[in-house]
Amino acid sequence: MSCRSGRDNTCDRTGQRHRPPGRPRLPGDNDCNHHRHPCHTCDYVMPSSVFHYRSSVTRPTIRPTRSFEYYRQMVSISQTNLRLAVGNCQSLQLHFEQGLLEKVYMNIDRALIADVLADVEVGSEVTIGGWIRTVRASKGGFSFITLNDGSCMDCIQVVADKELGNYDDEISHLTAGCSLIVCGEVVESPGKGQRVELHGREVRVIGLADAEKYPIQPKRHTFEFLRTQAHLRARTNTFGAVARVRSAMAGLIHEYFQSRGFLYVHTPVITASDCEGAGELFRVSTLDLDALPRDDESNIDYAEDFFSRPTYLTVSGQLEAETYSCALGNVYTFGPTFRAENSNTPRHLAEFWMIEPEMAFCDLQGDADLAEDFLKNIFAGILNKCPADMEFFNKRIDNTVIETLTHIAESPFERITYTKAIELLEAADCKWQFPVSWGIDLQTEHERYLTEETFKKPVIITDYPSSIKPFYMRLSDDGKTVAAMDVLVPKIGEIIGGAQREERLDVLTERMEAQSMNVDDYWWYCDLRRYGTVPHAGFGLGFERTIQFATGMANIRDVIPYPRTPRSAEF
RNA sequence: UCCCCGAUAGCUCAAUUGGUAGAGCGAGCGGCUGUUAACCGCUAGGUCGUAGGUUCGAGCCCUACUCGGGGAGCCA
Repeated sequence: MSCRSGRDNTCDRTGQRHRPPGRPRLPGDNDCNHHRHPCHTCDYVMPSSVFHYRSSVTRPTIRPTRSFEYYRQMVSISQTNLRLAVGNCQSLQLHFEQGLLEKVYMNIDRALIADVLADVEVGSEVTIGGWIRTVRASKGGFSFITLNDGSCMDCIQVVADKELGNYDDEISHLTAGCSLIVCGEVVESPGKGQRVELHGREVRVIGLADAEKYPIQPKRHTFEFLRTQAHLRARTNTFGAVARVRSAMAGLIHEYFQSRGFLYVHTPVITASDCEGAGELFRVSTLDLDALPRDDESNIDYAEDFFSRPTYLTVSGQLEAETYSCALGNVYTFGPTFRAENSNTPRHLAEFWMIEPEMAFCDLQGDADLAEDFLKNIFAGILNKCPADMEFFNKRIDNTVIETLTHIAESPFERITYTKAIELLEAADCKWQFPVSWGIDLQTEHERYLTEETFKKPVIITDYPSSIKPFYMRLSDDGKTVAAMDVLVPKIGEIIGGAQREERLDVLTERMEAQSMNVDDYWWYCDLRRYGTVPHAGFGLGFERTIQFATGMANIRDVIPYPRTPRSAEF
């Protein structure tokens, strides 16, 4: 058997161990590149798409129990895919023997339910794979199976006739959660609620799910319960939709920046600097916590640690992004961020994703302009890219999301200074729990009033007092405020925090010292101001908060696959 | 971390305020059906979050803890 079979890990040619494509290298792996070469028996070259698609994850394997004729029929269903997969091979039989057709069957020849429901013509033959949502079985006639494969919100209805060979043994016992591969004809549906349905010519049961134990029952579940089943919750309508919107939104964000010439910079996850003083940090260490090395004064000896100094998980890539911005112009980061704060709210995570653009030769106005244009693009884009999922959120989660996103995309954000905001709050007919006066940090109640009551749309507040903002924000000529801006949106509150950076070395070091920081630790950051300094600005956008806002999902733990929060890191 | 609320069947909840546990959904079996949150009947399923305490008696009252939710702070 060839090393390309995927079952035999030893190459019959080189004798080396063959690491399946996609699986990370493990100790003992000695990669064989044989599979990249033309097949020595038939000159076949495996298309790269096949390799990319192969997953290392163990999954059910369809044994080639069918006749060769059967596979040829299967393959004839989609000639395009056949050509892609089989290329210039001389003999289908040969590849069948080598297990290749099995791969075709498992990897490429599967149609997506989204495509079948939307595009595929009545009368076509397709093969789909998915997980059962509901079954309505009949002892007499046939069963209706609704199947979902995650490609879209909707399920396809599979009609399984009792004439099928495995009807009594298998199909009549199917329950929610079972996985199937179904091959059949797309027919017009006489029932309501769908354009087409699939008449199963073969319904192959791949994996069973014990109905007594399977947690995702065909009924309404609370999000609290589904959080305890995070490994299975993607099989529900809501979390499938969240996953699709999240992915689409990540794509939109990259598209936005890439199409405007922003460079994607990968800033480090492990950092030695507590860059903004932005809250508690997670420590990164290889020291033995039960036997910490001590120096002469019995302090912990970090010289013994992996990096020979205290290190942490990043709370922001901003400072590093600034360095690249001051060389390459416009850059952005998009990566994980970690905060060890003991925050227990529906808007906080210990591990979340943040987008941080940074622009050289840019001031606060340019920064705010980008923030507004960016949000409008993303929100308009997601309505355009995920209409069915957004429809679902609007119908089942929050019936204002589509209206709100449309409104945001079309109308300008409100822009006011901090000073003006304070005036508005002081004049408001409200009893504040936290009294309002110039110099205070705005509280949630104040932010919500401005964005939900006064303006009823996103508000950009600029020019905050320097005393409540970090050292790197540019000091204004009045000496009292800094060139900071926050974008506030209804319900979520602060979704973006940004600023024009202090580009004057003397002012910067003065402010660092005023905040009791050790300037020497930031020598490289100060170098930017020492050598060819330039006005620059940027902001940070919470990815999960953006998804929350776009979907209407109330709890941030439900818009990330595996939320990390205090006392909670299951899965 | 602070304040408030909650934890009862696989899930969502109820139990007349201290008298020994019930419904819907889900599941199993049977019936019916081009059905689509299908429908009808029957059946199974619970050390009432954990540990103490009060009481003749605790799901219910008290204390502590654990977990979950909401609000606040910190922030994105």
